[in-house]
Amino acid sequence: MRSVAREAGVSVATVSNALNNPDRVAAETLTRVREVIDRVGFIRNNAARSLVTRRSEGLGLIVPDLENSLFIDMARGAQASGRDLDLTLLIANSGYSLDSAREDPEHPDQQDQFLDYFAEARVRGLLLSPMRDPRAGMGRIREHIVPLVVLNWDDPDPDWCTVVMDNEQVGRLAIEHLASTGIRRVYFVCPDAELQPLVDRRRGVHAAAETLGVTVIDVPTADLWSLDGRTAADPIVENWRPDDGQFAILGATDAVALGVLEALRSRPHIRVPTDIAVMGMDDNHHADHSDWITLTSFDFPGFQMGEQAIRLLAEELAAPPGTHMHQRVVLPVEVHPRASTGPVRG
Amino acid sequence: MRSVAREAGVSVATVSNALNNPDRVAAETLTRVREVIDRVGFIRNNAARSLVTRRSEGLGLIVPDLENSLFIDMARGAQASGRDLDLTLLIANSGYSLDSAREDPEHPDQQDQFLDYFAEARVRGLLLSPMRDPRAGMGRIREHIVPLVVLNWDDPDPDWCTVVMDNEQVGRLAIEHLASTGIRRVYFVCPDAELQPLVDRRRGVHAAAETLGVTVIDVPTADLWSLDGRTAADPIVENWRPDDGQFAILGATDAVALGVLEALRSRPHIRVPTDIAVMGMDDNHHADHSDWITLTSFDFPGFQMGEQAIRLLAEELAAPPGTHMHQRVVLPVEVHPRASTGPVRG
DNA sequence: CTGAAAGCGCTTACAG
DNA sequence: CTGAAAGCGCTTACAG
Repeated sequence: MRSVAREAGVSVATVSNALNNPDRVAAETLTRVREVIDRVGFIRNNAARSLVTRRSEGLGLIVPDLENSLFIDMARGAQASGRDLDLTLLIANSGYSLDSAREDPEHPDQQDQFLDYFAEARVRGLLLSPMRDPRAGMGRIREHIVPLVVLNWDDPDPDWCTVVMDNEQVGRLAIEHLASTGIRRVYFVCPDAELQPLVDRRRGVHAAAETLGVTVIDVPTADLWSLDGRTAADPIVENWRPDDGQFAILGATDAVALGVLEALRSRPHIRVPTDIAVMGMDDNHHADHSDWITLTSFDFPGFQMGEQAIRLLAEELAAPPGTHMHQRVVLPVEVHPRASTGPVRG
Repeated sequence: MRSVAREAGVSVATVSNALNNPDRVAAETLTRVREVIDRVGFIRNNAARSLVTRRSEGLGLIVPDLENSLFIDMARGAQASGRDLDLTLLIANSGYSLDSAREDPEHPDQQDQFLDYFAEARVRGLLLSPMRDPRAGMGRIREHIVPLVVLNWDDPDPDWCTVVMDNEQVGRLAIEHLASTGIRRVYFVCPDAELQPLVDRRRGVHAAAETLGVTVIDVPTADLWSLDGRTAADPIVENWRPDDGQFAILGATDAVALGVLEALRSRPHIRVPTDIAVMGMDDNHHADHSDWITLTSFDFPGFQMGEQAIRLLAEELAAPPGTHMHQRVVLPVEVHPRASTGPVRG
């Protein structure tokens, strides 16, 4: 910047003004400065800039898993509606998995690392979608991360805005959909883990089953991938007999349900869905394509969650200090029927 | 930091050393400083830090489209193998689309905006996956972005490392797969756009068709989404007759092919794949699940592309100044057969 | 409209 | 082992 100033025959203050307050600079000075900037290829150093302005133009988004399209949709929604905020959306993948949670319960993901990073970078705001209680890693940084919007995680007493979908409804709607096709018996293949979304889905499943008189058999798995679904399904379908009557296998995630489908695919004497119907419980386009039968699951409001989160963040950004009230937005889900629970052609 | 120093009864230099060079600080001083840091919740300001160190701990990745799982896979591969680089991977979505390219040919995406951002942030390196010639927006920033690795884009004379897959091979393998099922006539539904991957696939399709004696009928579309596939397929299947003989409709992307499937789904008298086979040409898990028949397409090496890109970047980072030689890595693709081109159960 | 000066919060030789 | 001082590259009152 100093060399630009020298070259243009002005002071650095004037170069700075040409960049940030062009209206305070005489027209000819402005053109001269701009010409030099272009010619020498000057790129402002943002570290210096945000050191003095005490802010950056970055907006952080931390998602737990890029393999699940729910989180991709959040990112897309956030980006789409954040366009006019004039901030740069930086996406970070904390990479949560049950596996890593077992290996290293203290650090099951890189969430705290990214929280620190964004706090140190003094981003203008943060969108956080955690898979575990975010309070632990948040203590020190909370005051540097304002505003904060938490997605897909319900805190009993949050001091931030929240955008969630109703995972209990997911459980309820799954059972209602299966019951509506005449099914009265459901194997519920669900990891035996205390992840908040799973706990809620489980509760919804059992509540609806009670109401509708559907029998639910819990089949716990170690994790939430297709291998777990396959392992869980094998013993269930092993001794299947034509007079068993139709039943369903419900996977707590789409990946689990796809594993169930694999188990059935290798047993051509069992018809899907006539003998056994299969259903997943998320909206994960990114789970491997089934190579065989399309899977009934859900439409989740990931995109809208991203949009709403940006809306709340923009509101807090615009609110006069001390006036912002935290909000909690709950978005609805819908069943998306496909071939694995009924006929769908036409 | 000053208040930490005061509180601990030391100078700011000592606090800084406690953070960055703990071995230069006496053990008891260290514990005292750390205790204060924890107590007051001190978070270092990275802007100040990187202003003096002239570097940041950030690593940028710009992808053109979060809806395509190829780019998600790149990000996952980069993150997985970049873990031990001790950098923070920041993902940015430039949001390219043919649509926006038509609306505003000068700014079809936010690529230049993110390039500027990462240049101003002085990131330690950048991974860039462009959908259009990246040179335009790169002129000024090139010297600030070192190293740079470009993914999925072939420049004739790059001054950076390159990781690509062979899109011409994609075209060839598609035709070879269809021919191997006995098909001799292929409608090739492909946007009439000069996107580099499409140009290469087109070339491969025609080359293989010539070799194998397959007839290819080009069906240009406006864009590369399912709606375009549907629009293109309707007239083809409109007048279908049982004695037409088997043929295939090949979509330039999975989304296009899914649109073709929709057109066929509403015409139950046509059997898929017996009368008409359908195939897509990417590996896009994120295209909407087909609600009907699983789609034959490809396995793309997205994850490995991310891994290789990080490897090249790490090499350049580690190389003594002036010694690095840019490389070009080409990764292979594979056909992934599913129901839409043949029987797959079992 | 323009520029000299102070200062943002750190790190890094360097002297002690 | 510790601290005083300079300085990283900008922005922002403020004086002219």
